[in-house]
Amino acid sequence: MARVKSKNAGAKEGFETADRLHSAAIHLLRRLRVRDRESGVGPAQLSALSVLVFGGPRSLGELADAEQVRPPTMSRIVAGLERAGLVKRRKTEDGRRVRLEASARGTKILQEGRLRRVESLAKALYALSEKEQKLLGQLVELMQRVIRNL
Amino acid sequence: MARVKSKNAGAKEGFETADRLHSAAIHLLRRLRVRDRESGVGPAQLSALSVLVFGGPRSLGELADAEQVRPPTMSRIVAGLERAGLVKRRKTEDGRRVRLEASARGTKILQEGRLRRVESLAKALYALSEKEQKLLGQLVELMQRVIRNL
DNA sequence: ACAATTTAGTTAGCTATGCTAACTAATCTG
DNA sequence: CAGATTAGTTAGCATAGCTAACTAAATTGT
Repeated sequence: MARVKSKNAGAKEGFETADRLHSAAIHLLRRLRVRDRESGVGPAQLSALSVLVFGGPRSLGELADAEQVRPPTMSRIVAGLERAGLVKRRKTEDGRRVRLEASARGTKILQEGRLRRVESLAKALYALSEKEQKLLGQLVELMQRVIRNL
Repeated sequence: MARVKSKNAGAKEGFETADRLHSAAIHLLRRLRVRDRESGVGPAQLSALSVLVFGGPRSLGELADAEQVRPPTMSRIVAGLERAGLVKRRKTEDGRRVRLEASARGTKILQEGRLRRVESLAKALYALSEKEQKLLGQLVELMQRVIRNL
């Protein structure tokens, strides 16, 4: 039965799973947002900074793409990061483009912030059995694959 | 070995899992945000509305708690929802409290918006095997437990 | 009973983030 | 080298987050 109607059955289940995954992601981040604020750096700035720290230097447009944000938005986010001394702006051969890179202080701030944010999440994880933690690790990979399909 | 040093080993792994889960949640929502905008209702409004639709009527303070937001923030979110005719405000015995409930139109708009948002995610899910989809369902349950521990 | 306190929401004012439209400056193309 | 394209910025708008300070209602303590 399940096999015969697998497409429809899968669609309904898939939709429900998608819905719950979406909701869980929202609530997860909402909880972690509290720790985010301790850094004094806004969430969008923190996220953009992390692209530069972990993904290396790149142009403003590339950063905007990576962050799924419009250029003017990224322009302002970067302005804030520069003002805070967390990002440096360098010239390139192409006079229109800029090369953005995290400063030493930016890298430090980011890692501390990241630590704080993930800390509470990691603590919550320890309440799970070792087996469940392993399972969760595997399932995060699954989630990453789903995201790539988006 | 793993048993003997389970606390430290678990801590390191747990931290990495937490980090990846955090990152996955961010990227998941960033992708879905695009569909969110189609509804014409902001994400905070949509999220608050969904609490009223699926969780039933409640006071402004309760809604603020549910959404992990301060009362003034929720006050403005609700003002927007009222302006759009998606939420009704009723008096209660306690003259200080208000009873907020989704209007028929609010319920309709929410369900349509929710449909749109989850649609792309559900599509990405179908790329997974049936077995993996089941597994992902378990992930969400685990994730929900982790969130409750936060 | 009524003054003081507590509780629920709102208002005001700040910052950060998202957008589009319109601009400047640099590069590329025909 | 004139016109088109590309990279980024500026201006102006809306939403969403916060704290501080306010109003109004209910509760408490004497």
